[in-house]
Amino acid sequence: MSRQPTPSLTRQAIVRTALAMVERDGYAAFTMPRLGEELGIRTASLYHHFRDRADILTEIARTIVLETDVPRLAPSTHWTEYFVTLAVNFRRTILRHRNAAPILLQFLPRDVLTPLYETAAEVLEQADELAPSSRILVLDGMDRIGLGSALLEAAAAPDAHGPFPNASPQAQPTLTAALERNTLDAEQLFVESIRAFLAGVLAGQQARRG
Amino acid sequence: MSRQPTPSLTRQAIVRTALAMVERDGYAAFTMPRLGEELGIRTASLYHHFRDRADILTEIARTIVLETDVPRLAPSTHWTEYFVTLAVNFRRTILRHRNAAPILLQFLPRDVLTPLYETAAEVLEQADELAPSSRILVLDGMDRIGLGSALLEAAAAPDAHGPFPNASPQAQPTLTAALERNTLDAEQLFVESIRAFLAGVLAGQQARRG
DNA sequence: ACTCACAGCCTAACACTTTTAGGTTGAGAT
DNA sequence: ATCTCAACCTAAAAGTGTTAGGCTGTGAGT
Repeated sequence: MSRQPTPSLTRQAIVRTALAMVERDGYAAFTMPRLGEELGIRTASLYHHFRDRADILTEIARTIVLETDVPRLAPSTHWTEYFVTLAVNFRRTILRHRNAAPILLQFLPRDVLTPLYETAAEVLEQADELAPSSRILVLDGMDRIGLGSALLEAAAAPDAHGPFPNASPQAQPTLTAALERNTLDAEQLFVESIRAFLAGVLAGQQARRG
Repeated sequence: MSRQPTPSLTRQAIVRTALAMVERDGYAAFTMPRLGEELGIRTASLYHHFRDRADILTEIARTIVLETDVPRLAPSTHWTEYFVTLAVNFRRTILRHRNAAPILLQFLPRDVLTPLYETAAEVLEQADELAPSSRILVLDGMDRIGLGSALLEAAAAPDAHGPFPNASPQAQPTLTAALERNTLDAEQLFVESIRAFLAGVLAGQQARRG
């Protein structure tokens, strides 16, 4: 009928609802008519707040990523643990919004994370343990491993709590045997792979530093 | 009008055309009418070959992944280089089909890769350098890092040939400085991060082995 | 107090999507 | 000579994103 006294339908509120829809019903169920319905609004009215559908999806992606809290580096902790914590926080955030994984891959503007990596670069500089020529290797690796592998994990079946859930003892005996020897859950595997990566970079670098 | 003498329109042929469309015009441009047009067929006829749109996309994903060639392990090479080569091959395959990255994330059936990881598990077993309890750490890590980070890279802007292309010297001085010290290109960074990961796992493991 | 711009919704319509139901045709087996 | 059925077809339903343009009441400016 009329205009709300206070603009109850801010961009942020719409994005929140949209994100809730995606989480509840999956990415495919997110459509403009449904979003309008959920908000008690006609479909076309959404275009007053957003340029197009992609605009909403971009905002969803940004919202999710910015939800991650960036750890403060306690003076006593080693810098590698800073990166481990950061990566774990990212992983948890992404897994909290499993169904939005495709949105992140397609619509996340890369510059959202640039300030974060500036901070990370500063951490590396202050720690002064790593040759400057290897810093990008760490930063780029953390980006790809942290984000990329979390996205892949999120896109997998939600009920699979371990890796390789469809390995069959008949067809994949060696893999199955390996799985039986494994004691780590998904998050622990993630953490250990980050640690291994960082340790590996450090080891390769110390040789060249002397 | 009529049926083709030889069934020129096999599932495989349709998928090939579909994949070519995605590569040429992007994922968003892939629609059933356009695919039909490209094949000289009516839209509805596609449903004779595929259950639905997702069925085609799944087949596209499978086709891409299976295009990757799995290296044979030469007796002289260290097992870690087997994994490096495997990961690089995956990365190249995915980057060759950049526009299909979202399809891979959403539609790739996880069990396509299970036989591959059985082979990888056998390589690990035969090398016998790694504690059995760490094998899943390597296999799972290779999966997530290799696939996940390649996907993330593919989804990024195609013209950015280095990492962090939008770091500005004013806003991100430390990151920019790090970028200037870096000498590796995208693929070299990828390779080095894989090597670092594997070296890190091995180092952490040798301590426990004695 | 009166105007006036315009934020925030609306209806209507367009072009396009995926998908289902059911019809035609001709190749190859019985 | 007939029958089956793969491989196409037409037609239509139901839903999608998006644009154009119309109301209406709030709040700022005179």
